[in-house]
Amino acid sequence: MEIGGLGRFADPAVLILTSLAGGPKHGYALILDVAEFAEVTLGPGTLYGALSRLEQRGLIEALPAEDRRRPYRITTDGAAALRSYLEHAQSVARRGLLHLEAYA
Amino acid sequence: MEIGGLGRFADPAVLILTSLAGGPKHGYALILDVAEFAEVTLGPGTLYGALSRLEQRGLIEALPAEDRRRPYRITTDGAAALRSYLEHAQSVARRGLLHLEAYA
DNA sequence: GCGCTATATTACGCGCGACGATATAACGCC
DNA sequence: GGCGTTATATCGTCGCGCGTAATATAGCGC
Repeated sequence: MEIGGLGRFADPAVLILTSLAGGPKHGYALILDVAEFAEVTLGPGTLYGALSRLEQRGLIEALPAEDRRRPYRITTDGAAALRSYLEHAQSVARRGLLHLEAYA
Repeated sequence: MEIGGLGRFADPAVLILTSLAGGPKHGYALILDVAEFAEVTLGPGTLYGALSRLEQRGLIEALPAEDRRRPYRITTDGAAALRSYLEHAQSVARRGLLHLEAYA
C-alpha cells in the first residue's frame, strides 16, 4: 500500500456491483474485470466474502452454475442501491474536486 | 441502517478531507459540515478517531487551538491524496452509472 | 508427469468504524 | 440561580469486514 496516501476507492461491494452492472459474471471473472477497470486487485477472501454478504442482502443473486463457475447477477434492488450510492459519491466527489481547485 | 441498501458513500477519512478542502475546521464543525453536504452524521468516536489517523499519516495538520476548539487543516499531501482518490472514484462511478442505464 | 492458469473455499488477524458513556464550558430560560 | 441545551472533545469497547494466505481441484501445454 502506497505510503502516505488514501489508496484508491476500493470498497469491494461497490466494485463488484459496478462490474455486475455490466453483465453477470462468476467470481474469478470479477477479479479480472475489477482489476482492469478499477486497478484494484481483490483477493479471493475479500471477493467471495463480499459476494456472500451481497447475496444475503439480496443485492445480487446466484445463477445456475456452469462447470465449476458460480455466476452472479445484480438484482433490481442491487441496481437501485448501486445507483443511489454512486450518485451520492459523485456529488461528494464533485464538491471535493471543486474545493481542491483552490490548491493549485 | 436502511434495510437492504448499501448505505451512502461514507468513508470518514474522505468526508473529512473533503470538508477540510473547503477550509480549516475543528472537529465539531466538521461533524456539522459533513452532515450537511454528505447527509452522513459522524459520531464523535468515528470522527476523532479518523482525525488522529489522518494526522499521523500527514494528510492533515493541527492548528493552534482557540478556546476549546482544535482546528485542523488539510496538508499538501492530503490535498494530493484526496484529489487522486476522488478522480478515481469518479471514474468508477461514471462507469457504473453508464452500465446502469441499461436497467430502466 | 510438471507446472501454470482457472476457479473456489476456508481460517485468521486486525484495523477501523459504530456507538455509547463521560467531561466540561457557556448560554439561555423562567 | 439552578437547569436544560448546545458546543466541544476524549475514551472504551464491540464487531464487521477487509486483507492475506493456505488449501483444493480441474484443465491445458509440452
